[in-house]
Amino acid sequence: MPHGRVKLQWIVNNAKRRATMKKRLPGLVKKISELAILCDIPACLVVYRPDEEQPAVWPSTRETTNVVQKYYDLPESKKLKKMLDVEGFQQQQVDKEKAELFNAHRDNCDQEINLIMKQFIAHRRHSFEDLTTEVLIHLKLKVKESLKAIDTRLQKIHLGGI
Amino acid sequence: MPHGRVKLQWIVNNAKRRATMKKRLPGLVKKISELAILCDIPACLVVYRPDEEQPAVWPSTRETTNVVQKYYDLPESKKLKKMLDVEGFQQQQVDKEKAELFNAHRDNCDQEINLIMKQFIAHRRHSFEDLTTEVLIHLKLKVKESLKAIDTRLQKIHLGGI
DNA sequence: CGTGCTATTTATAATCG
DNA sequence: TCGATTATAAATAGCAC
Repeated sequence: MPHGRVKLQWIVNNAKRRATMKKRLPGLVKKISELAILCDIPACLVVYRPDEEQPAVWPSTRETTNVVQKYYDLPESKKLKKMLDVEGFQQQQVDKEKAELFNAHRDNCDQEINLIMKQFIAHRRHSFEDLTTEVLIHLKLKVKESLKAIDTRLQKIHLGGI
Repeated sequence: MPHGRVKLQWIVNNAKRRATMKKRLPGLVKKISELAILCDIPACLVVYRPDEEQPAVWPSTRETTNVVQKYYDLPESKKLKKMLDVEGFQQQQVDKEKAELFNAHRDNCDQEINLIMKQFIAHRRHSFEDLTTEVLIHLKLKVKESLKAIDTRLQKIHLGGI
């Protein structure tokens, strides 16, 4: 880093830490947006800032939807290929605990399931042990909503009982 | 950028695009990890790479769990304050469609619910209309698992019927 | 506290082997 | 296609207000 070098550890001084956050966050957002644009890939970023209830999120909801939509615009042949391997996803769940940065299991499970569910359970797998009661109740409400929406969709294609 | 400057647009040349991804992704991961360490904040990154089924994810599952745990280590008084405002979260759901980068609604809804659910439904709210059958089936399985885990937890604290 | 400046460190596009 | 090198552009820590 410029001038003095900064050790890669928690900055104790409050003012300096806030300044660092303020300077680096825009840079980080710029980097991910550039990469996503240059290479046309789906990507997302969530950063919680001190004293801010809402995290910094990239990209916006609308942009994310557009990016994800691109997956469904793939030629059917490619989608079909992905559909053939169902067990890959199950296997990934079992191995999730072992998964570390960049040592990913290169199986053929569905990208979209992974994107949605990985982000959903990445933080707590299946325990929920440390959640407060309030969080649990609201979380349950929201999950049930999602389940209902999924069922509705499945019934439309005559697969409601699955 | 060094040598020639690159326009901020999709790199048509395949080799150059792959090279750019290969060079920039590690830099991006380094940036977010540095920010998270220097400022001790929860943050996560998901990047889909071409020809890779598994996205690059930071941080690892274990690290993420540790980071999220810090929220629950807050003094009870602060948690309690957050718990008082329940309607904030509902309101946010209604307004989600409008939410854009950094214009966040600064309400007092629970950080953890937001983190989990925002990432879960950010991409498709409640429609699920454009998901393939295969995705729906597996998604339902996983959502049911989560619901079961939540119920288990609620029953332990005598709130199973909620 | 925040804003702007500047000396440096980083990141990286192009190039080469 | 890939890694190593090099020349530049970007990012940013410390400082001055």
